[in-house]
Amino acid sequence: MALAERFGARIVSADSRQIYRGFDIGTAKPTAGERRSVPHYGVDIASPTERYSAAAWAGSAERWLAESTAAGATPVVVGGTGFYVRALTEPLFAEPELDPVRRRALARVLDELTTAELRRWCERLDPARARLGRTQLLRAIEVALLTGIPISTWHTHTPRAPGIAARYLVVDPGGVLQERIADRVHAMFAAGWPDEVAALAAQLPDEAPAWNATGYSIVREYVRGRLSRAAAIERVTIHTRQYAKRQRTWFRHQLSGAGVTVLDPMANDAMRRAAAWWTASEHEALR
RNA sequence: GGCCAGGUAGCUCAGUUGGUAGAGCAGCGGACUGAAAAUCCGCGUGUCGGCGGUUCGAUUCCGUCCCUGGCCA
Repeated sequence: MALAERFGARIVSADSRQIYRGFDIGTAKPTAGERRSVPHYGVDIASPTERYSAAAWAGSAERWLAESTAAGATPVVVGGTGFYVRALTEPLFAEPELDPVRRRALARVLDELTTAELRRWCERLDPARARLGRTQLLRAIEVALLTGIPISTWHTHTPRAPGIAARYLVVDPGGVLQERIADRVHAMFAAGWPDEVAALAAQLPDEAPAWNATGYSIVREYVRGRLSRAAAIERVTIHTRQYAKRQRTWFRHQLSGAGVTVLDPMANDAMRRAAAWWTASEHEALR
């Protein structure tokens, strides 16, 4: 934020939860003030009941980047969701049109199956993907059935479109992250997170996609009286740590190695080093 | 002080009719091409409370001590 303000940049939020309107406190959304001093793209762009996607995000992000550049402001992609960022720098394969009607009909059938059953299906349709999680299994089965070609074949036979060149700054405070997470969860509760959740729960179905933002369903349990405040805080903290751990693993392995700079925000010269990184990578920056 | 129930993995517990033990959670590692703050996969040596005794062999049986909870004084 400080850097963006200093250099007159704009922020493109690559965050799969900050897209949802109304989910503010628990997703640590930038405040109205912050958004006034630095323009943000990608925040509050979807209804909580909408299923969003990396591809949809990447498509929009390209427009935001162009718009920002046209306005003479360096765009910085900031975020959370590594998969989204990568969909921009190393685009997803070009999917052929899928008939929405058949797609919905298939989804209805597949949703009824257990993960083990989906895995058995995938074993036959696209064995290379059968070891992955439920979400990936659904996707693999859908593509195999609707296009007649397994998704792993699509991947190897359709080269990725050229993406946007980027330099990454990975900010990782190391060991103190644990305490910082605990502090942040307490602060969110103190800031009225439960009230926000109570209001959302009153108007949204429990299955709305936005609910799977870390902690939201736990706070919903608390608001409904099924969990003590202390237990809710503890569980949210644990979930957040687990998420952070997954994120680290993802960045460690999934980001193409070139151009990744790791920064410890707790170091005294962190600001200076971040600024140095910034000037060095001006006009193609990413985080 | 007496009686009862417990003391087993970081936590909550299971189990061994005596052959040195295993689940869930946590933790750690990993996967990830249109749901990704999601979805999955892998990883379990711990004086089985301490000390003695019986036994070829004790975490398991016996004695004793310590600790925790409950009830009674």
